[in-house]
Amino acid sequence: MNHRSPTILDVAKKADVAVGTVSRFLNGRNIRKSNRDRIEAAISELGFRANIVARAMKTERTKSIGLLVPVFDEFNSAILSVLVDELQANGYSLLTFHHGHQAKAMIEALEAAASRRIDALLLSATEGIQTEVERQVAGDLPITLFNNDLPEVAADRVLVNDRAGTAQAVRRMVEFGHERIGFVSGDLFESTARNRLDGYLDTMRKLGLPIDEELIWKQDWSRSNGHVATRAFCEMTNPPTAIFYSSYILATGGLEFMRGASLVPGKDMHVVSFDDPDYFSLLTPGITAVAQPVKAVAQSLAELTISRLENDIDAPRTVTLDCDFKLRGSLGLKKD
Amino acid sequence: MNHRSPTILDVAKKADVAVGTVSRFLNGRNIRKSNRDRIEAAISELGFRANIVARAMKTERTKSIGLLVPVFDEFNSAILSVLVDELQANGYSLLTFHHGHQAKAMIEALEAAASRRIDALLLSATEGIQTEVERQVAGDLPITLFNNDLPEVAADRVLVNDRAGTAQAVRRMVEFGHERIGFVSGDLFESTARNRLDGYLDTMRKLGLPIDEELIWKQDWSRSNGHVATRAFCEMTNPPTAIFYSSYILATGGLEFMRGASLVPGKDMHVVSFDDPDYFSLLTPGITAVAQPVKAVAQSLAELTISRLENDIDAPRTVTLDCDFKLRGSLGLKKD
DNA sequence: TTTAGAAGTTGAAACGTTTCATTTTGGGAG
DNA sequence: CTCCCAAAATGAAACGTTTCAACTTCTAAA
Repeated sequence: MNHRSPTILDVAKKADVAVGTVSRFLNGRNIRKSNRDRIEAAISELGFRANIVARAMKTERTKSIGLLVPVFDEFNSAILSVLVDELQANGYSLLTFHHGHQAKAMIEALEAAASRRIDALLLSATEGIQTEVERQVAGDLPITLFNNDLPEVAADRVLVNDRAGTAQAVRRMVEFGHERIGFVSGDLFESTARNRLDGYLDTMRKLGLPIDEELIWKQDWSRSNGHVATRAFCEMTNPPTAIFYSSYILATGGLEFMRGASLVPGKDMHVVSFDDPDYFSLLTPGITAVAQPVKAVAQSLAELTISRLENDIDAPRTVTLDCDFKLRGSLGLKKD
Repeated sequence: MNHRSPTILDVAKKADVAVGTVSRFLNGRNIRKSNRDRIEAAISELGFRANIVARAMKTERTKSIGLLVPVFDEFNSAILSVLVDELQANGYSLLTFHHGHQAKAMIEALEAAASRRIDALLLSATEGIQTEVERQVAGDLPITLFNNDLPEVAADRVLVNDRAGTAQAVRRMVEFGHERIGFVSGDLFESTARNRLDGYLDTMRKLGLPIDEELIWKQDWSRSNGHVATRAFCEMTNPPTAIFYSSYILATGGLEFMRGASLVPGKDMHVVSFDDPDYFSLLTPGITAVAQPVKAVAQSLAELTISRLENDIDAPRTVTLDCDFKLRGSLGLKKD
């Protein structure tokens, strides 16, 4: 209960050296052997632990990195986990924020993060806050964007090849005999949603299939939207034979509707989803999905950000990662 | 690009007052109207934003709180979300750490968290690190335990009534005609696992049912363990008619096995799980579960911790919350 | 108009590091 | 045994706040 924890000064006194020397030691620079020994002894005797806050004030680096995402869903939580490890290994800690897709909350969170004097920010945002992000970047906060791109922002990026991932899925759906394919989009303010839609449109065109505007449902990312869209599709006089969902949340809403309506995926309606949460493989049948390389995304985020911080890099870099197609029962057996 | 951001001193100069006055203003104390106006003008003109790090160094409060959990699964992510909001609303930020149930990682994370000079730590741990936790508490770090209790540690606690929750589930299972009930436990080093097991044993005894040691599977919390346990139970010559899983991870492993063996929950084997992740209600049939009050847990965590920090409370407090039983198809229809 | 007390202001000191110009040390070459 | 030089040590200044004792200004009662 000895109040006032020991400082570098106490250590210096006890080891009979100058504070500067202790500081050198703490920062791993060369020290005369005799001094090193005495300092080490003093440190363990006093139970000294360098005050990170004081250090941060002097060096202007807090060694903490912010993570701002819409919600901590399965996808972002997985990213969070990997990130914490990678950052910890490099002496950084992670501060978490979320914005629930709302511009106001996003700006507030951005403010809060910046005023914490974080060294960098990992950001999954929407275009609604483009200007605020630009302000922060200009204010010298390194930002690494992921999931959604914000055009024209000078930042590093870790993106997933949404377009190609969707294209591949659509191609497979067509191979399975589907021509009328419903598409449930996320919020088209987000590049992610736009790219997935483009992947669908491109592929349909390339394969010479007609594009029916009625089969393209454009709303937000919510589960209820997935639910409603699916109902609408299923109740059409000429319904699609398969539906592609732009995210697992949307697909979850869709499955919810089908379950309530006693429709069996892979039989009454064929289903493919972007994102591959754990539970897709537990459903009967399993849900066919475009799996994002979650771990690689998180690792790239850490790598890009840390290398920028430590090596004083200037040019913005972009990492693009490919998705993996997981064929499961919800796409059914190939129609001959 | 104006390097060196403005300080309180710049504001003071521009507003022609003393730094102390600006500080008073920033901390919401009374200020002469004329001064307030000039200070406000200066602040917005300069784009001044108080340096949280310098403040933290002086006040010895970082206004940041650590969260250390085993993994960021659906349960802990939900807690994280609510926490971030509650804390943010009170001016605190959240630093995240995880330990993967491993003592070594746990101690390292605890170290890392403490050396960040967090104001408090929210901790879901195992008894393996009891002494390390005691050391930190003695070192004056307020800790709020949740999920698992560590006996004898002087800390606040937010617990869930595991025993009663399990007891109720078992009672319901018996009402549904089950007498041979398999029990898949988590790691018995954790109070959570012990309490759930006790809830089962108590209830069986109270209802005058025999306890068959063969039906109690004691291992760790892993999904593979749930898988293996379920296989073992199903392959017994006299198998149980229902299985209770001590967590959704274990249940997930069990469902995985059943799916592979083409066993239908609620028909070939009846299933109840502690924890109620989103997807339980999407499966066919839905999985019957003991739902923890996730949101209330997170809110209590925030409330207890903040009130301790702001009001200088001494006696440790415990909040205990009740669970909710969600009856779904996996327990099947009542027999006869 | 005076005056006491409350309310507000002032500015130097302190928080615990790192930095850096200066000084000291030690070891090898001559 | 000197001398020189690189390596290491020194300690004061600085980082941007808050705090607090001393001082000034305001308000309202006499």
